[in-house]
Amino acid sequence: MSRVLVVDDDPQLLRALRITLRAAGHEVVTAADGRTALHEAAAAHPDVVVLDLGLPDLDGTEVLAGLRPWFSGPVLVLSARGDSHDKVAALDAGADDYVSKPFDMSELLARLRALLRRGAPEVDEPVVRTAHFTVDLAARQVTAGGVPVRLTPTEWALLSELVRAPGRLVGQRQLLQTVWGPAYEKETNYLRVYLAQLRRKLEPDPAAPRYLRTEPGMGYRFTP
Amino acid sequence: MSRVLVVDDDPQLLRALRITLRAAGHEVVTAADGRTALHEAAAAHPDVVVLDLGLPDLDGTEVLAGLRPWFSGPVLVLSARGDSHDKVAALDAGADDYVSKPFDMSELLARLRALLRRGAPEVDEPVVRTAHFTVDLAARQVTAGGVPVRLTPTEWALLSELVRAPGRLVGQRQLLQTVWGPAYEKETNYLRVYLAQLRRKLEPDPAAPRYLRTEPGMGYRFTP
DNA sequence: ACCGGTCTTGACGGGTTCCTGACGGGGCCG
DNA sequence: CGGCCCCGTCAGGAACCCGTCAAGACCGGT
Repeated sequence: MSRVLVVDDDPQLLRALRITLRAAGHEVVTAADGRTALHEAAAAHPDVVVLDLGLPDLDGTEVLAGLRPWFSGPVLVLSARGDSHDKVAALDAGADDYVSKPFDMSELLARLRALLRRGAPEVDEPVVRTAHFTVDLAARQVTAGGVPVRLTPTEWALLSELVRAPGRLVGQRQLLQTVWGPAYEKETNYLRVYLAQLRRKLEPDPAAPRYLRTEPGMGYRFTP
Repeated sequence: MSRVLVVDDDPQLLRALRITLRAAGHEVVTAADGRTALHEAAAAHPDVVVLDLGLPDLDGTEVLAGLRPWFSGPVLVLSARGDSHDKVAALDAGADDYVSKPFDMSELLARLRALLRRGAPEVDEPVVRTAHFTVDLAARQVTAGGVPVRLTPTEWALLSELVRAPGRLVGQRQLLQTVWGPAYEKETNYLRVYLAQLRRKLEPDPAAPRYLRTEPGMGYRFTP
């Protein structure tokens, strides 16, 4: 039916979840720490992620932050802490639901059903190609002419935001907000500087942009 | 920002929710029983519904059942009962989230943010075609004969306002207000200048407008 | 402490867009 | 027939936006 990635460091709970989810007709992939969670998410392309916040290596919110830039499906967060402050933080970090331990298994399944029902109609094609370069959203890698291109974190954030909406215009306010934060809405300088760098690295002729076009006064557009 | 329909029979809680939601930047519509809830939902077109299960006239699940066939936005259910059986029933009846009373207000707001972030799937067909040009509202792009047409921000704002109401007359006051702001209600000059530019870019014969027609003394009309 | 890479910030020239006023034509009404 | 209102057109200057460059701040690793 659908593929679920379960991330938890408790082997017993992991086992219980695996059995229950499989009985409910799901395909199950598991990870016991944050690093493998991110790796598995990129490799297995799950439809939904169940994420425990208490992991041995990374903080759960870090996993969430690593997931969100490219993973568009729902994320259900599990946590031993029922503090409402934690809930708000996790939800605002990109989680779609938050369940406190101990939880009722049938409720968890119902919440997963509710999340999957809203099913992402978005085709999860995490790799975008043009005649001159390729962007792999999941692997966070860009290649031009077969050669990998080095991008700084900011450059990547900007490019992925544009590439995720192929052909659509992305307003400068939206770009500034998602890449730098809501406080930088007016700093259109940044866009000019970083768009120039991206064009220098990706465009065949940076002076005459073909893929990263600018719409004066409105924003930028990636056209494949 | 977005419109929230709150359904609850407790006037005190209703008041608290109205104040808090409005402070968070939402537009709030309220209903105290199931019948008016269904009526308001149809009339006000809310983006999200907060629904208390304990209503005087109808059972909350009945309201949910009456809502779901046509309302595609998210529904967050409130309930005094924290029983997991109730939760499963409500979620499987079409609810997107379930919060037990008493609840923490900041958590409720965060859950609403999470639901709204998933954005309502736009049922509207955001692309308008004529024999000579095409307007894609979502991508913010206009093409004439397959070739993209460059529009300035003001031109686009004006065109999209007209195209959003195909065949209907749009008053000059409304155009001036939404494009330039409420202070420019009398500057009908602007409309003349920019309509001329749009016609020059889109009409096959700008001197004899076929799509962007003017209704003397009233406003303009886009006829596909 | 040094150093390389990255991010911020400021300034400048060239091009575009916006606003504004003026002019002429056409329809409506007295 | 004449006056008035409304609309379309044009052009010029001011304001704005973009691309570019370069220097300083910041940060992490050595």
